[in-house]
Amino acid sequence: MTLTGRGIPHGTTQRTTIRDVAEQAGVSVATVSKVLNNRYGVSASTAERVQQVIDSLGYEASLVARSLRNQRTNVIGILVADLEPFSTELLKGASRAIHGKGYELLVYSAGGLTQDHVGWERRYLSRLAGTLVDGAILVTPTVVDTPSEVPYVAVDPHTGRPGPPTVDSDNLNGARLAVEHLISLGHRRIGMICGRADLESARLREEGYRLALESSGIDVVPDLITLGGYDPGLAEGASRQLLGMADRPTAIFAANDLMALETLAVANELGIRVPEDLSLVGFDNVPDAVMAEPSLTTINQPIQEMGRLSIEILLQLMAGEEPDELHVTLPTQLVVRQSTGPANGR
Amino acid sequence: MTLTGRGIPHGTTQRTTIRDVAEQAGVSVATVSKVLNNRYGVSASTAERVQQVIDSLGYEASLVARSLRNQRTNVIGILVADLEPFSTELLKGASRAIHGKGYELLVYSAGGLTQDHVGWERRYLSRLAGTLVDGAILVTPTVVDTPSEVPYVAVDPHTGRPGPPTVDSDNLNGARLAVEHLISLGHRRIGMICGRADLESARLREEGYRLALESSGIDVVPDLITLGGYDPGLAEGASRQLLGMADRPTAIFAANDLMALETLAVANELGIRVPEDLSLVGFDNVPDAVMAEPSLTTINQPIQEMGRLSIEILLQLMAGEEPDELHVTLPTQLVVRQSTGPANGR
DNA sequence: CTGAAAGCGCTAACAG
DNA sequence: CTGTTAGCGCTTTCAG
Repeated sequence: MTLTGRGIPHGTTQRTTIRDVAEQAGVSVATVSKVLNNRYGVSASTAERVQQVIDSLGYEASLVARSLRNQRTNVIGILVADLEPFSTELLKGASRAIHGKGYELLVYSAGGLTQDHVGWERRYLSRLAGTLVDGAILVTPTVVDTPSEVPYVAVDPHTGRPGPPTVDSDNLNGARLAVEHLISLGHRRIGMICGRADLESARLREEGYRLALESSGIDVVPDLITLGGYDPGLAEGASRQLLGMADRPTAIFAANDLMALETLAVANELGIRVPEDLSLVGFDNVPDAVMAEPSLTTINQPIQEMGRLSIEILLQLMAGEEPDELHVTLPTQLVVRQSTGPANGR
Repeated sequence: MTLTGRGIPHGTTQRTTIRDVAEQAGVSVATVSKVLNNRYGVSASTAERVQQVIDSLGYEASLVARSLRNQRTNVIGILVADLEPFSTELLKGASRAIHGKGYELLVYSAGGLTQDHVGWERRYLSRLAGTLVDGAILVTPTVVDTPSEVPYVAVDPHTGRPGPPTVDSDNLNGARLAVEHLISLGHRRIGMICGRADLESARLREEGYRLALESSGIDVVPDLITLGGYDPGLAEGASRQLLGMADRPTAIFAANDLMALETLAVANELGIRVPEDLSLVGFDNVPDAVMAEPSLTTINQPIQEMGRLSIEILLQLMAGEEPDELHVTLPTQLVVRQSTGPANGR
């Protein structure tokens, strides 16, 4: 098939390959390769001539072809289900940690089509591992028991030990703090919007909710516990369900900020004032939580730090060292903002 | 070289290839490939047997090998110099725009080592284009006149037309609004920390600063204009320089939020109160600006929308269509928060 | 010092 | 329906 077949858009040209360089320099591709990689065995004059052609053509070796040949690529992969506030915060931390280490970062996003396909991370990992990346960080993977061709670290995984090294935060205690905060404000009817059933973090946040209620002697009402899947779309339905109840809750704890913000939007739409009529607590403390109106009370998770740590552990793994810690859990804190207030006797 | 050579860390295994599958299923690699890609010409029974081996081995075709063979990869590349607030906000918008389009997103970060290497985006683009990605978005590229093997869109580029389609925001007017705001508060001695000299956005923001001053009849003082390169590290020096002056400015306009926040940190350290002793305006309105204490007055740029739009234009390009608009400039607005206040007669 | 040749993992013609 | 073969762009022995 020739290029003529496809519509060639806007300044698109044929790829320049090592062969083009070789021909134009009047040498073999092997020689060009040697120049490219600073290998010995090329005379200075030849090297210079080849280099000139390379420069004039603006040639750059294809990452793909090179990766296929070499076992090392100097690229670290970060596999995410989607580029949302949590994962992008993590990226910032990872990026800072990688500076000066001589690695490049390759973020691969499933483009949000992971809801149906459990195990995306395993498939993505095998797609990239061994050929494109030397190591990887899996963000919120649902399956991590797979052996892999490269070392990897799981952030906020489905389940902990045994398996690869993991980094997460204290979800149980965080959720507890959130709900205790609501209780201390006088709330008794507290709804919950849960996270993705396949993630350990979601399970722990729900457990924290239950524990907080129980230790205050408040009954856990099944109807007040809804499914949000960490997904704004699902959370919308869940919040409508909660807020549409005859005896609706005076407070809601959402398992992440995105869902809490969605709940806020629904409340606004229904004319329910936050925090006067409804108190709202999220989880994560993503930047968007602060930008909301009113700003969101939430549980802080040191997301960037989690990114930094993951890289650190991964680099140790890749160096063949045993990491200092295999499973790190970072602390969480309550951040009180404007979305929570006293229960006003409803 | 065999695998024995490298330290095999923590559960690392040899890569499973199509050959392994073929051997175990007792067929040729061609047949496996056909099954993999749902091609005709495989009997149902063979297909099933092969599929079973694929499943049991957890085999997934290498993206690299596949990309090398095929011209289409269904992957869109986003090339960024670094994963900082601006680029990650952009990613969120791009990610949302790509949902359901059948493409995957591949973000390639130079890992911050771009300061010295101008033209990183051109090199990265040729590394990936044609083999790994079908199209690309270049974020803050310094050179965009390169013809490429795939269509691409430049966000906040070095320079506009002619060249590839571009997406940016109204930098000139934004900067003007920022400085006019300061002037309206009574400030006359207004410092500026400029952006990266190789970016058009930085030039326009400086020009907006000058224009605002001039149209209010305020002299432009060269000493008050410093270089920050959009980089917190450089901005630290710049702000120290400004704040260390005997007759230091009563207000500073930083060409992006990151530098403004750095200036805030320096001011804190020097015991200069914001906004009482110093007013501060940034640019971008990244989430971090709201989280600062005091929260940062800044110029809003619709970053996520820029990401969305870039994807949209790119998809049109890739479909061989002429985009509706080749160069889009989105509006900017002043967002007044707590870091600016009246000049108190110094 | 240089180039021919093999092969990384995969797909697509083309024979059989 | 199945396998053999060539080749994507590159690196690396290994002869010359």
